[in-house]
Amino acid sequence: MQRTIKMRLSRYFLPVLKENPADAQIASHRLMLRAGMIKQASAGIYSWLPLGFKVLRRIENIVHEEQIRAGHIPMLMPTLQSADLWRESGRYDDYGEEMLRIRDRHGRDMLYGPTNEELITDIFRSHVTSYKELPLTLYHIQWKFRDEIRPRFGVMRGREFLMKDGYNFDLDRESALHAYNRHMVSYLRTYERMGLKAIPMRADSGPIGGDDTHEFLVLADTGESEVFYDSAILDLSMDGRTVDYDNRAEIAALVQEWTTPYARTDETHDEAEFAKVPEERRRTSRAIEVGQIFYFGTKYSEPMGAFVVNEKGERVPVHMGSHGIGVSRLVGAIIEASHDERGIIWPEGVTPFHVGIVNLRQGDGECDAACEKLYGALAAAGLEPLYDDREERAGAKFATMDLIGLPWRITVGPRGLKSGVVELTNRRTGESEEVKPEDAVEKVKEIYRPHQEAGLIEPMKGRYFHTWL
RNA sequence: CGGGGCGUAGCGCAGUCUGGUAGCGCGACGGUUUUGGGUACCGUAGGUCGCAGGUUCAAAUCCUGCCGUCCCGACCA
Repeated sequence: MQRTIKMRLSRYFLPVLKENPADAQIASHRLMLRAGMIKQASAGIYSWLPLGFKVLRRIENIVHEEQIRAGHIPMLMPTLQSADLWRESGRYDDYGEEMLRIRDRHGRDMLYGPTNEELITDIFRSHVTSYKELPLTLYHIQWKFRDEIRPRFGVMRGREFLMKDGYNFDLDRESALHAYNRHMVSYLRTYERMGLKAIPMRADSGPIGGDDTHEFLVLADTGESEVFYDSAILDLSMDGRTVDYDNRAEIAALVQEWTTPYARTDETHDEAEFAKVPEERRRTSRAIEVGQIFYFGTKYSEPMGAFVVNEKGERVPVHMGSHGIGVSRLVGAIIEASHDERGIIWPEGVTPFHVGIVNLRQGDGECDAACEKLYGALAAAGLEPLYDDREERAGAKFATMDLIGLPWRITVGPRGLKSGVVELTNRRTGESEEVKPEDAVEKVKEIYRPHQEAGLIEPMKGRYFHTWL
């Protein structure tokens, strides 16, 4: 049933660079260029080459899985929007130069969407009129464009970026706050599956507006935000907990747990509050923002006429929130959080290939056969290996594998095969062990089992890409 | 948007000050060699020197304008 297309490095497109590109200043940007993941098209705009595209899709996929798990509904809105809707909300003028404005052949004002509140509200008001259709949370993962004054740091601050943005519609404040909480919990699960420690921090709402908002931040020296937190929050973990997203009390308790320790960005930082944290637990750091959730009540529903009739027959504006995850930025953030001087170290949850197979004596009958057999066994287990079958020396093959960051490597050479073993190496620790080929396969299967199970939602069972959409 | 830097072969750079046949390293390609951490050697191909004007017998080099791009700062998923 499952057809396997063997991924041989000799037939793949992986333009790795031996030298550091001059333009790339931070690790993630440099490594993404060197590992052949992206190519700059213009300032802040990138092509995603096969390896980068694969990681992007893995991340996107986890986001989808966790959103669907939380009961949110995927859809897709266009990148180009009509200016009329934005005039209605009053943001056409507010947004300023950051919005890329375009005029079509009929002279109509269009724009490349920097976000989608207006569009989703328009969809909602056209089709939803009764409280009985609530609660509703719709989301999509789509390219956005913000004409940043100064794009930088590769995909971390691109002008074009891929973002998951979701919008909840609820009858009242309480329901909307449950939606807010539900998003926080689903986000925590999402980041954890990517091998990231992302801390929810009380933040400033910016131009989107609203009262309640949290940003999710990944600690990293190259981050653009300054953050202050109680180190106790680092001990918290979702630890793969399954949650009942309909259980308001359970979700609220989780949010309580994660928002109790002090954690704020510089925008909302309060020295007096911070001083109450025991001194040895007070931390300040740089961090990368990888998501944000908002509750903004009726800010858009009122001016744009998104009303429903409640059980008393009254027309009331719906309570809304919006929530975003920077999908393309996450690729950079994960690398910032996980690399060494040799290259990237992918967390198992997002790695483009699960394991690299390095053939040290290409053309040697025994080595070739052993590699093929390993590939077959791993693929049969639903894993994607990358087989380095190039006519290269060992050093070159190892250097490539280290650079592109596959977390596990199986090395096959004549020396080991003589005693019936291959080498299984952990990219992160550098530790190797000599094991029989079948044991290496078993071990790798075991490592990835939790990640495979985490993704098992009925509509997409056994698939990697979001083909259920 | 203020300040600074850089555009020369696919990548990294020298050459520009002081104008005179466009170079080096890596990579690519063809060989030989080597084979458990980017091997060594021989050979080959590859450039409107960002673009447009100007000065000059002669411009990568000097002058003017433009474009692109990176960094620092203020703003942002």
